[in-house]
Amino acid sequence: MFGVTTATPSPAPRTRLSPAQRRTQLLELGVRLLATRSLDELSIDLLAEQAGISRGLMYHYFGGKQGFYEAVVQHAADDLYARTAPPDEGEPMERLLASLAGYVDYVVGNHAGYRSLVKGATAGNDNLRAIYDTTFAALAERFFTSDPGGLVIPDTPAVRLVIHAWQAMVEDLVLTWCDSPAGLSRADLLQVITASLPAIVDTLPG
Amino acid sequence: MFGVTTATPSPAPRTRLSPAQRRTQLLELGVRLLATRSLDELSIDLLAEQAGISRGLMYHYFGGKQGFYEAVVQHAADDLYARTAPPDEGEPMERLLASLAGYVDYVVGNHAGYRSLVKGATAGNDNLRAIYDTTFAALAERFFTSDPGGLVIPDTPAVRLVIHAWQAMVEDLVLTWCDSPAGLSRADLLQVITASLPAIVDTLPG
DNA sequence: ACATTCTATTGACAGATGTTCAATAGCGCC
DNA sequence: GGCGCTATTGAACATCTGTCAATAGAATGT
Repeated sequence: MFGVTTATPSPAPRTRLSPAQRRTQLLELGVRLLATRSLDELSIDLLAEQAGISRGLMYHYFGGKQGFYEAVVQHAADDLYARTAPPDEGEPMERLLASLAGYVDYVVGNHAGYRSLVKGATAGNDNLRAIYDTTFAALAERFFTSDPGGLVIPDTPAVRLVIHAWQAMVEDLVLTWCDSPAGLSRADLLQVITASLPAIVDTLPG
Repeated sequence: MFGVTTATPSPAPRTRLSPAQRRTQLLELGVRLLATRSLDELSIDLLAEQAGISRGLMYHYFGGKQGFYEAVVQHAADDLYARTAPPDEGEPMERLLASLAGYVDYVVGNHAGYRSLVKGATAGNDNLRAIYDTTFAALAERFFTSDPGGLVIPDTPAVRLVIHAWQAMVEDLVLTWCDSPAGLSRADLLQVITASLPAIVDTLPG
């Protein structure tokens, strides 16, 4: 009243959530904010302000900026893994193709966030790289376990090395395609992705 | 004397170098330090201490931490490009293979630094990504200009997209191979690299 | 209804790090 | 041997991360 309550929109009505609610709220906010910023371009101040909480609460939940970033990356990685789960039914090869299509659609639908988090994770500390490596290893595992013994792809160190490289290629391919499709349709893209895997494996000596 | 000149090894005898000398000294020191650290793990304090200069001089030469990092990445990129230059003589295909072998050897010989700077650059701001993109585009250009009209690889947007992805694959392949060769020799690695390029291009529709 | 307990949340403080700039001092030149 | 140019410094400043004892919302029991 009396015109002294200045432009401050809301005097911060302290809202008290359950730890799980607060945690997911902050993680999802983090995914959104980090889609257009790198980690060191995101200050705890901005994050806390956007979340409507104090800086201290961030440290209570995640221990620090680094811990927060790791939690965000892990959160997004789990999301990616779940959303690209192969369907329960169908031929083994069909299920793999469906999973790959799911991956493409996921990346295309979130290319800004996906690019930012993946690049940030691979450039980060040991924990971050471990999250990235584990997730990509889990995705690759589908090629070996989805059809035990029935796949044409043998499980050897050299093949695993090549599949890792193929995954890096697919990641780059989809992200670059988002920026400039180069006249290729989504079906064309999937065609290149699926056909290149055996093509690359075949280049191995022996 | 008199036991008061404490443990300080050298009271910093101010050495005055030419701007070019100082700049390259700092850049090479940066390449070395950043091979085992990420940018935000490297403080200006440490950098200045290792270089034997004051913090202020860093800002005089590079304007700030970010500018320094960009200069280091550009320096390393120029080095990479020069060291992988194809030989002046020989068959076009031979020269490309020699260039690829040069790339492999360069990465193997500096995998720590190469990995750190590449990941840091791709995760960085627009300037850093521009340096990375420009360098990789220049490397790719060799495939189109080294033998004008004589190569079996046509120059279309789709082909450029796929070659970009192939470059990402090669980068991952070599770096992963450094960590665990998976029973493959250097010759095997080069075999996979060279054979995979046409194999991938052939997966394009049409 | 009220008091009590539990804990999610805060705000002020301490420490570290990036950044600026006027002052300093090494080196070539006359 | 003095002078001027400029490479270099060091201290002050600004911003940000991280810490912790104090605070307050909500459930529980009486």
